[in-house]
Amino acid sequence: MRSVPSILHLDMDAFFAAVEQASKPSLRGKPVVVGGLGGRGVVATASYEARVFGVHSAMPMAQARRRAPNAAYLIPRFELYRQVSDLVMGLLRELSPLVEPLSLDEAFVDLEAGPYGELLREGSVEEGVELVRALGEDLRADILAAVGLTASVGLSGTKFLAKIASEQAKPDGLVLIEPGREREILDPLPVRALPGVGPATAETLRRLGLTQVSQIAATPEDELVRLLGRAHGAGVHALALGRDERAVVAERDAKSVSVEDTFEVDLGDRELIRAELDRLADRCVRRLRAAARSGRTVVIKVRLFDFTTLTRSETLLSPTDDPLVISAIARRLLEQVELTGGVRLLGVGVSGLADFTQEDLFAQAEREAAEAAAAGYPDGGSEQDPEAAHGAEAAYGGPDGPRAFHPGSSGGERSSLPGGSEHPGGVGTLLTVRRWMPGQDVRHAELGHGWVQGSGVGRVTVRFETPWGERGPVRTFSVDDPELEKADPLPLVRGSALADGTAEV
DNA sequence: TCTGGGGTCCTAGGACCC
DNA sequence: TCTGGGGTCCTAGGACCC
Repeated sequence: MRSVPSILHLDMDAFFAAVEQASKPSLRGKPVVVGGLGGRGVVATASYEARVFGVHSAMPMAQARRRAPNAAYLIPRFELYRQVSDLVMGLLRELSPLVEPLSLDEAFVDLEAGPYGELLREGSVEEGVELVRALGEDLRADILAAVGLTASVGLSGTKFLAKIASEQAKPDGLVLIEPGREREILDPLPVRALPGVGPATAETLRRLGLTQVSQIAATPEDELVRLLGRAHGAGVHALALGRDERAVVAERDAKSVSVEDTFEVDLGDRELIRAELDRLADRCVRRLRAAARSGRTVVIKVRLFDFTTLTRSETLLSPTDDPLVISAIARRLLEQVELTGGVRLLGVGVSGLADFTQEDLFAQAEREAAEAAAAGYPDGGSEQDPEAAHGAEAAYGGPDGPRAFHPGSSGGERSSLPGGSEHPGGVGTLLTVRRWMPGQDVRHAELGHGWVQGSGVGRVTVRFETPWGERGPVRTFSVDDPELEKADPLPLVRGSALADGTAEV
């Protein structure tokens, strides 16, 4: 382990919720919960005010609403979070080229690989400690200035300890674990603090009376290996001793691309399930192509009514990004699954990614078979025309456009069939033309920028305010008021670089 | 009104090959 | 004229992370 605590871990505080509060002045200081708002949604992030009520990440939204009925419940606005994240990551890269993002709101930085590396290596440990502490505090100040959000920073000589440190720093703080103090920090922690120890492993360890990191550290490695398996046992043991040689790695290539949907109501009709699978395959391919990748293994995921989850996969001889090939394989894999009782979730993924597509004979044959099926051969009475499915999607502005399930949707929304491409009992009946989702940005012809507070019974309530203004007034409209339209998010800090990225769409 | 979505890594068994 | 052994790929499932 290095002598100067020059590995930095940054963690934005309650990121999604904090962005929403920065964005919506009326929500500052109030409980805010961001996540899926449907009947089967879960909490992505709760603001600190909402956590007081016991609301936390991954909690079912219904439970959150019971605990904090007066909180603001908002859908996530990922485009905005990504833009804010890009600005923050940019600040990190000024400290070092070795930046390893873990998610939109979290990253490791190796300060020794940056412009201050020289100083850190040459100076005394004491000077190094003071330098990295100053860099961490400056970073927090820069982030606040650039995007108006607080972040917590951990500093230590290993990734693991830096992450422990940022956890202890939360919210809005900085903790530096000095060399030599590792054991006193680690020993009292619960085993769950070790990365890789989740509910299942913690339970296994608890049955043996191991609940604290100090106890793991005192357990022989081979016993942990016997208990948890080769890699896991050895890994947990090393971390408990504070040993962590993992380097900060920038730019990791994705190894798979996947999309999945949980349905508001379980799907029973096979034809409908096939249509949804086609939509997912299509979305998956779009993501694949946007990343300029192709893949050899197609995998489908099916979660049944009782939450049992299974996967089926098939590997091609060479990579593909052909939607017809991927759809055809996905459908074939689906045929191997017993769907009785209803389907809760469907997913389509591609792994074994390569940068380039190579058309080979096998993929070619697959494509021809798919085209033959699409052309509607006689035995295809139960086959869905993939082009028709794609067409229905395009008619609604793509797969990420608003849609809801007829049976599960609440009152006040208008559903309609897709013009010209409806399938009997198929995707058409599932699409909702227009739906105002709480949290979404809107623009009113006269009143300007605002956001949807709520919608129902043919009405939509909008609060008109901007990130850099005062708390604004609320007005209610008919859901199809022509003066009201969707809008792009506004930058959190006026005049920040964010404005550039939000002008499109 | 229980339990999202997008990932990563590991394990284990069978096929296949040398 | 009994069953080798090791490496690699594929498939399925599970744990974990944010």
